Amino acid sequence: MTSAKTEKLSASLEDYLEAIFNLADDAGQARSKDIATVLGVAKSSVTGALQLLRSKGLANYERYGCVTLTSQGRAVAREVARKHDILTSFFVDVLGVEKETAQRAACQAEHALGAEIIGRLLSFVDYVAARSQDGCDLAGEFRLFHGRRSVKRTRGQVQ
Amino acid sequence: MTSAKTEKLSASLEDYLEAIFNLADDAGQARSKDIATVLGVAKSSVTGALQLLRSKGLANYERYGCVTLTSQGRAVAREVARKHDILTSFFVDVLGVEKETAQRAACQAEHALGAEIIGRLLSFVDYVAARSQDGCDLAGEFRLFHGRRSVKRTRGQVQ
DNA sequence: AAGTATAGTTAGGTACAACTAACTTTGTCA
DNA sequence: TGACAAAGTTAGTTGTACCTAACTATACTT
Repeated sequence: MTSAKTEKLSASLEDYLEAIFNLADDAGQARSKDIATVLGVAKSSVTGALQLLRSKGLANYERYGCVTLTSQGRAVAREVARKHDILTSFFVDVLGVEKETAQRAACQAEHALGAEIIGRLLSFVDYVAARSQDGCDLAGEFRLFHGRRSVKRTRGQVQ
Repeated sequence: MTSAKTEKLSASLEDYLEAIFNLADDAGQARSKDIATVLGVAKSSVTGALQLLRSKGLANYERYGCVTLTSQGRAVAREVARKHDILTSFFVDVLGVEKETAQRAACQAEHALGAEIIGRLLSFVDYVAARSQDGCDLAGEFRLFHGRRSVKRTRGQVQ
């Protein structure tokens, strides 16, 4: 509990944290330009966001310098990334959504769901995996179920 | 396809539409004051939103008059309400979340998830119900599964 | 019908999150 | 080492979504 202002970050700032976290992981460092590319925003938007993150004690950053996260920033980023992964797993491994689509949806939904629901979602993914170990393929069964009914619903429609 | 500007509404405007839709349903009409109460915003914010919705052809509204939705507005509102209901069902009936919590989460997530995932989520809720008919209570089993592991995880912790 | 309470609007302000254009700094390489 | 490209910043603008305070219109009540 260093000095954690738990003021709830905006979805946008959470995205910046997540991007910095992932870039540092993949590329070793987070450059402003790469953050802009990853998030699809202008470079100047990144500068603004970094100033904000610094002011909230979440990022270490100085003009023209490279960016790192503070331990608080890292904790928040890790949590966002965790939500992202759990959602993606659920969408892909349980609902059978295509990976690309799942990723995009997870990006949106990760900011909207709290610890309670995310925790249960993780449990659920694990539950489905455990049942699968026991020879009961819920995900596969569900795909059949969904396939049948969505064929019915869209048959002959323009869509 | 009347003249549908499919310009993707903001989460905020979707909330206004949903509130108007529900108020008209429950109370017979949507008064500005009630919209403000339901959404927890100031009356003046409602006025602004109504002007916007009117300009987008989604609400019929004139100064000091009462508000109705156009057929386009109703279609959008219905879709948002549908997402809300499907999410709530999933949270409550599958994940076993408390209703109040589920509602709040659904309000947030309904704006983040597209047709593909919502469709599958609906299927999934129906799948669980169908399995339950066949005597296989997946939701109940999952609750046990989740209960065991969350007891383990939080045992002895401050939380 | 007057007066007051309630409902609704307007005006003006704040914060956020993005943008473009113009500028500065940094890094590279011939 | 000096010029130039790439990276980063600043300034100024836009649009959204809120707010408060002050105003206006409507509705109720006697």
